[in-house]
Amino acid sequence: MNPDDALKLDNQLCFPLYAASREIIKLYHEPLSRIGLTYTQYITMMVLWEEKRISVKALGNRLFLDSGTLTPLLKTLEKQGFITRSRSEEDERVLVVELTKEGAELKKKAANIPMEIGQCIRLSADDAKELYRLLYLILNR
Amino acid sequence: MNPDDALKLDNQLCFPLYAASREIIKLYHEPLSRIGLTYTQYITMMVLWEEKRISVKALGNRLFLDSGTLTPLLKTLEKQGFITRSRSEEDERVLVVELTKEGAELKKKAANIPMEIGQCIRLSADDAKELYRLLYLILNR
DNA sequence: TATAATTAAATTGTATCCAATCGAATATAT
DNA sequence: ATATATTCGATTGGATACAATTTAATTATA
Repeated sequence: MNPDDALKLDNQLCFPLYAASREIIKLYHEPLSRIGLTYTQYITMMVLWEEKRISVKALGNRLFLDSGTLTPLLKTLEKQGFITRSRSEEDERVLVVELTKEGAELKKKAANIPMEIGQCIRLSADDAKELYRLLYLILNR
Repeated sequence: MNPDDALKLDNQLCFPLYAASREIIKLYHEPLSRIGLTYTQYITMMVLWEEKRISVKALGNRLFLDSGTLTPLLKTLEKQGFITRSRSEEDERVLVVELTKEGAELKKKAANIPMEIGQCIRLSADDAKELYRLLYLILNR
């Protein structure tokens, strides 16, 4: 590659990653707004639907987000009644997030969203699998 | 797939896209801060290093961003002296962004950044090419 | 054990992102 | 030509992201 070409947008790998991520998140806007969640709140709930109970630290590790993002987001989810926030008794530094009954029930309303989005993306199963592999190659670097 | 599994974080395609994008953008923070740019400002400048002169609309199409994001960002770049903003004479609705001399010179300072980041990502050339293909498959849907 | 180091969240400040709306300029249709 | 529709950018408001700092709790160490 011509050294000058390295600074062309079309030769970047990060840019299509960044743009594609935002484009897909936009697809989530409509279905998620119907159940009162943003995308970041949605992936947070997704972890809680699996774990029921998790520390902010562990949640941050799962989502690649820190307390600066999670603290206000979790306060909102608490206000909406989907989770509770309480300090661990063994270690007062740790804040434990737990799913409420309403939070658990929200999962039913979200059940058809993955399929709905999947239909918009239109990647072959093979391509999707390959993309998945490459992305986790980056994330687990 | 078990219908219940569709709502597991690890089965999402968007999540690793979103997370990987942010992880890589974090890598840019240090080298970009040395030349006084954020990542979004950097990709904006990248388009201008290619085009010299472009409307906000066309810039938005290239970057998949709208005026809500670009207007304040371009005002900042203008304040920094890297670009000028002026209305088109043929069509007063159109705002034309142009590179200044300082903006053009900034490219030299950015010259080694792509290589620096490339070393951190560590994908084989084949994997990078394949990832690139799949991402543009999504973006051009 | 007293002190230093580490850890987990919270806070602060800055910069996005984007949906929704608005106002001005231009294009189109009758 | 004039009313209507469209287009472009700006604005507003709400929700992230994240670097950097702070606070409180726990752990490690001299």
